[in-house]
Amino acid sequence: MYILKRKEMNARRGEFITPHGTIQLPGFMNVATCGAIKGGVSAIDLKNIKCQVQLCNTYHLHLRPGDEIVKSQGGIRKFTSWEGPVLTDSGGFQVFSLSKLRKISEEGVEFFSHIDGHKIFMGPEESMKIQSNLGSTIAMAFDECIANPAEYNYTKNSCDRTVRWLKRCKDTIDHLNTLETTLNPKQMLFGINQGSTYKDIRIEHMKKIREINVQGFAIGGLAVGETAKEMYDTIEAVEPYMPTDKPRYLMGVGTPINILEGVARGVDLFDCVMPSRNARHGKIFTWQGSLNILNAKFEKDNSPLDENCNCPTCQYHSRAYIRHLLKSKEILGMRLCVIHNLYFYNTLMGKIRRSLDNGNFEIFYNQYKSIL
RNA sequence: GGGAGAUUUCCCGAGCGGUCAAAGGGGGCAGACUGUAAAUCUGUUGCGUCACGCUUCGGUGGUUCGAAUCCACCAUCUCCCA
Repeated sequence: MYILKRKEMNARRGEFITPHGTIQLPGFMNVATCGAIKGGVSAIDLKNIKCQVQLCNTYHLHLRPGDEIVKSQGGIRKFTSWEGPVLTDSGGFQVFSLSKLRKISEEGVEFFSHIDGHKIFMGPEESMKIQSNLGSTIAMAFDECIANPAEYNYTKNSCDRTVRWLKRCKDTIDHLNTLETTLNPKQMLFGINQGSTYKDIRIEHMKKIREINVQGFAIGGLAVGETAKEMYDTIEAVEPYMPTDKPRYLMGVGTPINILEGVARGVDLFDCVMPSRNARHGKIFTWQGSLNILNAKFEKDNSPLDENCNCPTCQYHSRAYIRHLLKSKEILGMRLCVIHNLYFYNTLMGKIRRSLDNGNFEIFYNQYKSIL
């Protein structure tokens, strides 16, 4: 259940109550594709980085270890020892990112395993079944994430199919939730809006999917090569057609500034690989802007990654040490950077929430949009 | 004491007369990364007044229009025979 507590500009301060805990919104979901945040971060660390929600992937966990295995271990939450809410992505993005080897039909998508090359078929029913086995808090609809740029007619047809797929997802999850063997009878479903950067298609699609009774809506298919302005314009175009009493999730986005701009346009939830991937590659987010800790100028720098950060990494370790670890390919280097960057993202969301609580989001927005 | 082979740009290592400032790794320097096939990928790595010029392939001479590449001697290292 979504509760809107405050609103300023278009930004929404809300709460999303789930059977696995309440998510404070706006919020960021920490990406743990294969059931672990890459870089050696386990559930032991999640509280320390202020994680609210973990995001795991249907496709990856289906391939390995297998969703039946995860189910046998009590579901993805017990399996990973993370007690909070988990959102599972449907595999729709993998159809897009593994696009070299795929065949899309009304039924679903045929593509090839990136692990051993075997043929896989996934459609709405398959994705829902897997997500049900994973027992996540929120399941995402199986969609087609359309590549950018996309032809108008292709986009339109794809979106029409995505509406039909959402209906099938809804029917399937409703059925699965009634089964006695289900891990999570209250598993929720989010629909996904597509339409590339065509505003009319986006709006039409949104109008159709909002007719289906799901618990939240996502904007997908953005940050796939279009400019930031196109992305913001697209969000602004669809946002008025999104239900106000349900959370809005901008999938796969983004940079700190993307997130701030998203919040300002009425988005509640985000997820992105960027804080963890960039951390592994030495790109560190700080309240003074980003830096590359691998740069020679940090060789003898004994200050923390960010003077103004309270994360575990910044409490204990210096830039010089972390640079050395990363250079030496020590796992600890990546782990410390990932912890810092995720703490930064989760703290950014906390600051945004506090500014909304205090009624000074606009001030916060204007202050931070130049430094993030 | 005699014989064989080696010595290449920061390191390893290719090159065996011109197309060589010299392949490929590594290391260094810098950049990218947006629902993670990503501990990955890209650029760069002799010097300068940088679409041109200069100085490099153990050292010194030599052969040649032209040498990292051929010859002589020297230095250092490795192996084999005494």
